[in-house]
Amino acid sequence: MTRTDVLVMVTTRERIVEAADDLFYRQGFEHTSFASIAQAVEISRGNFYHHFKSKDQILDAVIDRRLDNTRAMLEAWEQQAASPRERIRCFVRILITNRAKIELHGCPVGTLTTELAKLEHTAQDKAARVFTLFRRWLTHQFEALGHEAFADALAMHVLGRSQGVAVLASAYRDPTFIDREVDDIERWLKNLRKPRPS
Amino acid sequence: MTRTDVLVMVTTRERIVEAADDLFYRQGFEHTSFASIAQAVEISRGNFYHHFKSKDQILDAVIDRRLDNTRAMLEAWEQQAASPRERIRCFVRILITNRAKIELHGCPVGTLTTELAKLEHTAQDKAARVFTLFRRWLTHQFEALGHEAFADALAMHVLGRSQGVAVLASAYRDPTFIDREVDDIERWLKNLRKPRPS
DNA sequence: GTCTATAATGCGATAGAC
DNA sequence: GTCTATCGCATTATAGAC
Repeated sequence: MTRTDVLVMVTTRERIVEAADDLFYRQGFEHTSFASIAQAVEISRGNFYHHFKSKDQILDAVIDRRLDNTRAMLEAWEQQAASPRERIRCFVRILITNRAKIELHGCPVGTLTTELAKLEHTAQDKAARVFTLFRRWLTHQFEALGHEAFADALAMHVLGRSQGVAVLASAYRDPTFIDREVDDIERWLKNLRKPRPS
Repeated sequence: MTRTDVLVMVTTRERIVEAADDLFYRQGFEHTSFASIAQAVEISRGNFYHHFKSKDQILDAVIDRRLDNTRAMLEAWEQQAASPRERIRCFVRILITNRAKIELHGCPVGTLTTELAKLEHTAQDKAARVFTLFRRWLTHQFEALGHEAFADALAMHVLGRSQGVAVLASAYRDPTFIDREVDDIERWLKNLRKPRPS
């Protein structure tokens, strides 16, 4: 296999994980059956079981995929945005970028961790690690803004507010609410003063 | 039946709805089977079907129960608290009062509407009406504070922040986070200045 | 109102042919 | 790697006796 081939090739396994990721987001983990994933990828159930022996295994692969995608997104923001403040704005504005999906299905991270908590699923902690990627990244940005002492608390604050917006946006399907709250968070961020050195 | 009897009597139907309410909260709607509800109430599945013909029917009854309980709670706050500000504080402090359950299972209202959205269940709008009870009540309080023009936006803001706290509290099981955010919301509420008349 | 027995369906998972 | 066929199980839901 040449190097070019690798770029084009998409394995059946990858197609399964991608379809499962999408279906878990739109329908929920438990509500999504093996049959529906197999149908989406247009393979048989038997073939499916060749790649994944259990539902927990594919959940594990989906979370790994989300961890990878999140890391890539955070790195891209690190490149694109010039200042820590601009980088935090990138995060907040996902609510605008993904508005349509969020109104229909909420936040992929929040809804999955919530569901796994109710199922008392062992993968709950792993799913929460996607949150932790955002949390640590935001913490770094707030540290760069000079808020070393409260950086993690500020990161959790921004993370929490985004989650709240996602929950209510999907409950009411109200786009104006997202705009208002994003504006409010951005105003809050702008008014965050660098603490004077002690 | 005398008046005293009514106070003591609890019908099987009520016991079923109460158990279902609790199980839907802790395990999720779809994950909760008729058998588990019947087991909690200690009746047979057959008896269960005598009271509720379908799973949708019991969900409907559970939401009605939550609507009633919410209305009663809001009325109680209306009596207990002296000022609109104090009343809004009552709402925010549910996060403290119900901390243990929220860390384990999130907010009952938010998690149910989120789940029903993924199932594309017709009861989703009805479940969101519990949110609307809080929303309208908070709107009234902000109006009483003199914020007639932005009362609904302020209500949605408080509602959204509470939801965000609930999601992250259950994802991380971190009680200090709840305390910090509740303090922050109370500080925000305290600093909300009554707009000067135009 | 409460029970047992049972139908009908869909699910996760396995075996084995090609 | 892909398929068909099938098992075992849990679930919703019904029928009918007491």
